[in-house]
Amino acid sequence: MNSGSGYKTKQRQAILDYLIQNKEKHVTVSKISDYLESDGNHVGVTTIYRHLDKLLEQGLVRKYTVDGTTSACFQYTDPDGCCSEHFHLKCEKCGKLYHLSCEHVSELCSHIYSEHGFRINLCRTVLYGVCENCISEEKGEISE
Amino acid sequence: MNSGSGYKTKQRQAILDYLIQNKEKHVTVSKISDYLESDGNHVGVTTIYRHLDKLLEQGLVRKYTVDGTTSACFQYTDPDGCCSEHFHLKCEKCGKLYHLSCEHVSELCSHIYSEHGFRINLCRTVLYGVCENCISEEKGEISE
DNA sequence: TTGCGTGCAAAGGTTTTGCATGGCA
DNA sequence: TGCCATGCAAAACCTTTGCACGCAA
Repeated sequence: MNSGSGYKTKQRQAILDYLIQNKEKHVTVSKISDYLESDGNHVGVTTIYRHLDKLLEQGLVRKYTVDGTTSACFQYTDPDGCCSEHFHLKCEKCGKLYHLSCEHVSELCSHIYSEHGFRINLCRTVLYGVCENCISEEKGEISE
Repeated sequence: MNSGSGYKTKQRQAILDYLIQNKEKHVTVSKISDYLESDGNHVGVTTIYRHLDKLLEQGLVRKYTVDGTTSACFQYTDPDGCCSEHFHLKCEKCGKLYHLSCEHVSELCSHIYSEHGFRINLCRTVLYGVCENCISEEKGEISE
């Protein structure tokens, strides 16, 4: 069934490579396009959109929107399926994505399901906030 | 300081009224515009965008994007600040927003802060999933 | 050779900006 | 009266669609 995922083309490979290289943060279509352009591999935006759609269906990328942006953000996610078992923490300052695997999470989920009747979709859910690094940086910026 | 929020105009009031009437769900700019039009109160979309921006700054509305839509969704949020103290559960099926106040939440937040160094922004964070009502409906649709 | 992949151009939406006019205080 | 608010038109974006050509299998 997976053999039907399509041809191996250099465009597809270039897009996937870039996503994997940047798997710790999200990227936009225009960033992908700009990077490939500067790297000497021109790929039309249409193609980028089409590949991202397919990767999304295959569960190989996650899609968000971030405050202050109108364009969608994409981020590579490992295909091992483990991302449906933990929370994702997205730093609002630096954009970095953290995968939070911890028993408190599954505990909370089962609590919410059994007590509040709500089945959480961990794949889609992102907790926003500020990460450790950016918290320390903040403390240095109070002089504003 | 709050006196600088601007004039009281009928456009502003109409937008706010509509948001409050629909506080249990999210609305888009075009929905607001269509409703006001049908209600005999024409308000230009520019004005709607500008008011939503202000309300967002004041923390009186929340802004999301929902899968499969290209337009932003807005939802009124009470100004009493309590929404920074609980999780928000958004049902992916019916779009309803639930406010989850429960000690497990604050427990998880302090755990994540102390153990993982991440400070969660509850105002901005939405847990996606499927609510009780929609789960029961799903069970009736398995015949597809 | 076959059929998917690609990329340009154009269309379709949403959101923002400029500018002249209107209306609250 | 002084400013902010409003709304139209146009611009700026992001994303999708149509279509002819290219290329992997």
